[in-house]
Amino acid sequence: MVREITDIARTHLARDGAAGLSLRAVAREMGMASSAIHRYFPTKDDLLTALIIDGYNAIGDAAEASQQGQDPTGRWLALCHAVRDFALERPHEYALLYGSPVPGYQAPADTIAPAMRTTLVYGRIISDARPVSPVAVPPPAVLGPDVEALRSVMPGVSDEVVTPALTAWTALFGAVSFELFGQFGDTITHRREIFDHGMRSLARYLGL
Amino acid sequence: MVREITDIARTHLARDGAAGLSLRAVAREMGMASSAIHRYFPTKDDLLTALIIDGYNAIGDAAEASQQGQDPTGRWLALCHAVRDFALERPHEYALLYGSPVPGYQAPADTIAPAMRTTLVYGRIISDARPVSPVAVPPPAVLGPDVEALRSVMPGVSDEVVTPALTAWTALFGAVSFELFGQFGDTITHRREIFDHGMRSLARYLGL
DNA sequence: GCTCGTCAAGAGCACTGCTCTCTTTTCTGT
DNA sequence: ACAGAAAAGAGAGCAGTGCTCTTGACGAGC
Repeated sequence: MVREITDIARTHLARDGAAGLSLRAVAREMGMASSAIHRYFPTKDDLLTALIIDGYNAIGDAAEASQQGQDPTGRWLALCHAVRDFALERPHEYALLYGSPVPGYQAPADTIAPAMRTTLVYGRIISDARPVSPVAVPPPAVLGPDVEALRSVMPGVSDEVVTPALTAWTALFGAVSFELFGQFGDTITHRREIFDHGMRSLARYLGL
Repeated sequence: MVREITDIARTHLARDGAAGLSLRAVAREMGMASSAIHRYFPTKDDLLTALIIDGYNAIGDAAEASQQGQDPTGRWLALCHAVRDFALERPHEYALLYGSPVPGYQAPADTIAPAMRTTLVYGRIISDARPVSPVAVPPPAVLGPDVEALRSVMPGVSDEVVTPALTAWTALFGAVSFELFGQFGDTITHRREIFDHGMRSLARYLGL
C-alpha cells in the first residue's frame, strides 16, 4: 500500500515537481478517498520524506554502480556523470534532494544515512587515491575539528587535500545545479562536454 | 502601489519562502480586497518575476560594491563573500534566484539582464587578471562556440582558462547552496572559514 | 456471538489562485 | 464646473489544496 502510494507519488513528482505534488491527486489515481491516504502518510511532509529517502537511495545506487574499478580519475568522472545523468533524468527528484528545501519542511534524521551513500562513494575515491593537490595549502588552525570530521568520510587523506576535496564535491553539485536550474540560459550548447571538461580540470585541481 | 506590494511581498518571501507567498495575504496586509491585487500583478508569477528582478539587482549591487580595487584574488574573495553573505541574510531570495525553480514558473527574458550583473563582476575580475591556471588544459574542439560565448563575459581570457573559470563560478554557488540548503548537516562548524579557505584554493586553481 | 481494532469514506474547515461582475473613485476634456 | 471615460477596488464564486473529525464497514480474537 505504502509502496503503491509512493510509486504514484513519484510519477506525479516527476511530472509536476515537489510543490505540485498533491495528496488528493494521488488518492484520486488510486481510487481512494482523499482522507484515506492520511492513514499511511499522516502529512504531506511524511510522503515527501519517503520520496527523499528513495531518491537518495536511487542516486546512491547510481553512484555506486558507476564505480567499476578504473583509476581514481576515471572513478571520479564516472561519479560526476552518474550524478549529472540522474539529475537530467529525474530533475524534480534531484531538485528535491539538492535544491532549495521546500518551505516548512524539516528533514528528519533518517534521511541522512541514505544521503551519505553518494558522499561515501566520493570519500572512497579520495581515500584510495590520496591525491596531492598542486595548489593545496594547509587549512587554518580553527578548522581542525572540521577537517577531522571531514576526514571520517575520506580516511587517511592529508589536511591539505581534505578541504579542496570538499570544494570539488560542492563544485560538482554547483555545476549540475547551474545547468539543471537554467542558469546557463542558452549560452552553453555542448553541456555534457563542458561539464566533462570542468570535472576533469577539478581532478587535476585535486591532484588525482 | 506596485512598490508597496513588492515590499510587503518581500517580507512575506523572507519569512515563508516562495511557495508560501500568498497574494491574498499580501492584499490582506494592505487592507485590500484579494481581487484588487490582480490589477497590479495579474498572476502570481508576475509578482515572483518582480521579486526575482529585485533580487538579482540586490545581489548585483552587493557584488559590485564588494569590488574596491584590490588585487584579483582579493576581488574574487570579496565577491565570494558578498554572494555568501547575501545568501545567509536573505536565504529565501537566494533560493529563488539560484535554487530549484518554482514549478511551472518560466523566467521571462527581462530577468536575465539583472542576473548578468553579478556574473559580469566575476567576468571583469578574470578579464583583468588574465590568470594562468596551473592545471588548465585546452578544451576539446567541439567546445569552440561555447568558449567563444563565455569569453564575451570575460574578454581576452585564453581558451584554457575560460572553462576552469566557469567551473570556479559554478563552484562558488555550489558551496553557498550546499551550506544554505543544509547539505552539511552539522558536520561543519566554522562555515565561514572553510568557505573562505575553499574559495582561496579556487583562486590558486584559476592561477589568480 | 460479540466485541474491538483497522481501514476507508464523507463532510467540513480554512486556505489558495484566479475570474467575473458591479460599484466607486479619480481623472480628463470641454 | 461638470459630464463622461477610465481606472481602481469590492464582492462573490469556482476549483483546487492539506488536514481533521465523525461515521460506517469488515474481519480477527475471545
